[in-house]
Amino acid sequence: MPEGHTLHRLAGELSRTFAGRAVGSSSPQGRFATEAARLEGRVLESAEAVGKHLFVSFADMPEQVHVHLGLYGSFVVSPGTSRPVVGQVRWRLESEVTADLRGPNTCELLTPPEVDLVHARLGPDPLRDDSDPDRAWHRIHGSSAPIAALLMDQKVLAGAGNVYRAEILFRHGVAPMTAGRRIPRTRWDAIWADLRELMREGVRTGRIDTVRPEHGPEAMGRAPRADDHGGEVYVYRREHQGCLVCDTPVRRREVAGRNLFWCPSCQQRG
DNA sequence: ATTCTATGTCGAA
DNA sequence: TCGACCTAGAATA
Repeated sequence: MPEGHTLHRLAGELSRTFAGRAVGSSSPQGRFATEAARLEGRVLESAEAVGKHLFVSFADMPEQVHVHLGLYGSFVVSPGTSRPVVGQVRWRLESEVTADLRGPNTCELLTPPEVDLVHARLGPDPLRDDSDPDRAWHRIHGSSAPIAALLMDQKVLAGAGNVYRAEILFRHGVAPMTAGRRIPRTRWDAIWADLRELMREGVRTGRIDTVRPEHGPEAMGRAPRADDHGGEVYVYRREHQGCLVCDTPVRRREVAGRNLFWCPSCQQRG
């Protein structure tokens, strides 16, 4: 399930798998049929992620495929070709292996100016080396909106989603409803640096693990077992289990349209 | 069989 | 702020 790390991991996987090869391209479901047919037999050049957006480019073709997985989209690479189609497959890429895209929010062919427009509406992405965290800082520092809302705003910061926002706020002890302008610069610098590392780890492992070693299962005398979202976390969706560190009941509240989780005891500073 | 939920975003009211 | 939308698996009846 997709936050920015999923898309960067996917971009890497698609590049390693398909770049430099002629690909089969189809839309079993039909909703990307015309575009998929135009791509059939072309050489895939690269796959790149910006925030939660994926761009796939082909040799000798200015347009790029723009994919956004939305809440439940997936793009899964499996061995072999001519595999049976299971369920709704919007776009299938084949070349020795098969990559099936299902349930995307967006799958479209964009001209270069249209691609630029997508890039332009995104804030800095902690997973990209060309990102400037100052751009996010200025937005945050000038805003009265809660930091928990700003971290989810893709114009402010591209790539973090509901799990990373809850967990990064926990890791820095920040009360989620603190106004952006009350966040000290030093705190923001630490949050950005931490997000970079956490999300890089997410790209590497394909899951979101945010728990520091000193709070890990062995250190806390718990049985090591991953939660159903695929990693271990401090507060995300733990309202019935309590804070991983102090066991205080985790609070839940909708902020920026999504369920925010936090520990009122561990998270009290700005 | 049905309803619900999910790591997301957009546009209309 | 709300509903719509993309899909699949889990939860509920």
